Amino acid sequence: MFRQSNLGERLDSAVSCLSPAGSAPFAALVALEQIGGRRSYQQDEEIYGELDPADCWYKVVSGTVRICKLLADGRRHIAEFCFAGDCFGIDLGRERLFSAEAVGDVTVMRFPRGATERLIDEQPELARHICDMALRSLAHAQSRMLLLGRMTASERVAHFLLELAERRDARRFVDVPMSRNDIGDYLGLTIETVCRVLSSFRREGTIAIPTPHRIELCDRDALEAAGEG
Amino acid sequence: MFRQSNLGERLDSAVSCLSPAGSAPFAALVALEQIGGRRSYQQDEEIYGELDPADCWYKVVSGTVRICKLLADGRRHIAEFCFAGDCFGIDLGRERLFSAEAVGDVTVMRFPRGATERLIDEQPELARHICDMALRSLAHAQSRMLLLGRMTASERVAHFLLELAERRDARRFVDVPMSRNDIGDYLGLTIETVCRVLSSFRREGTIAIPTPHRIELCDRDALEAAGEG
DNA sequence: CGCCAGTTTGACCAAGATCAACGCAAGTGG
DNA sequence: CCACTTGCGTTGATCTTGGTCAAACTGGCG
Repeated sequence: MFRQSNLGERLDSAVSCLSPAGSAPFAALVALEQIGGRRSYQQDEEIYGELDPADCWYKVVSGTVRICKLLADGRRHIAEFCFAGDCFGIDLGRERLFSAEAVGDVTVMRFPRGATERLIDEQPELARHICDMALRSLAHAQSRMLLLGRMTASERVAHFLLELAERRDARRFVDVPMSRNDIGDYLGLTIETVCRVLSSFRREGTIAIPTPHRIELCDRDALEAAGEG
Repeated sequence: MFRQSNLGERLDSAVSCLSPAGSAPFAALVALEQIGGRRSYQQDEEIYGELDPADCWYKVVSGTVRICKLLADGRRHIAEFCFAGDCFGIDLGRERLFSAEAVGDVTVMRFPRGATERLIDEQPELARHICDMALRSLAHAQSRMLLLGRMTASERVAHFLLELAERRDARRFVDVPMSRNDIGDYLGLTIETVCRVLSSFRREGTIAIPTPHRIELCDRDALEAAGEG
């Protein structure tokens, strides 16, 4: 849900939402890390489900988490993938609207909501940082709405690969922890369409696919052009 | 962008993001209202454009605003409609990523970013309220991603009508300030598809369309069923 | 009255979904 | 070690939804 958190190891990227870049409240962040508990989940294990009480939030230590929703007729939508350093599960309501599942094996930090609230009371600057995360997340959600509402299958897949490369700091070889099915449900496409587009990129020499979960970006310019130019 | 703002006349709906519902910082909000200036725009006038400096944010007093983006090849995407009471233009970056335009004649309050920042410094609880708005907005964005990624044309239009009715507190007659084109760009559909779906709802007796900008919800249950049941 | 912009409807088309088969690598059990 | 299974990924054939193109309709206005 929240990408590129400023809490913890990504302090450097802190940009306050409505204020000029200020100093991060280190003391509060250290305290935050201390109230969190570590937990691990196996492949496809549920971290929380829809309608579960939203009494805590999480930060990914290692692995990949998918935030998703299942419709009555079986259609599935993945709202977000969370990688190491990302926060998720910061919800307004009392209950979860989405579920969170481990894509592979995953380790997370779990922060109780109550303790976080008390910490915010002591360190009000924390609210600004959560605000910042929320606004950053919102900007990401908006570019995803554009993608889902107005882009073709090729554009979506190209964007996905470039986003993946950027978020995982990959220059040429991107590893793809999630299944083709997950990619489809993230991009609003079927698994077959995802495969076909990847194959067509491969035929054109834009990418290579040494294994299904490892993709080489051979021609980044072509990929960027395919992702709308 | 931000719906159902807690600032100003909607104080009653305040729910803090990570804290139990607390009392709103009235003094700060009153101060906020005082730093805002009123401005009016005519039909289709641009309030701000992409790449304009993001040096202020707005609150709709009356009328409807669309937040949108134009792609190079002419495709357009509408991220959000803002009605009276909604805030928009609270962005992280230095420049706008979307533009804001008046759907009809519009009056807004305009708040300079610098003054708001100073106010937040004095009244740190304000950050929590902005955080709350951002999280609420994020939840809305996520349900819109689900709609754009996984729902059929009929489901999208049904959802749209129900959302419009709810946000404008309409029981039976909903007025639709935006054009069919705007609706299409909001739902990721063409204008023709929007028309066709509306006509099919009309033929089935689910709705009536006395004028293109006024729709009667004749059978709410059928509409809710059409919006995924 | 005729023009104009927005809306509606129809005929046709294409992108992507669906259905089905096949490939391939990792287990599993004899 | 090898047959068999299983789960995912890939590819092909066909179909459907919604897009495209075009024409008719509507109400407001000079």
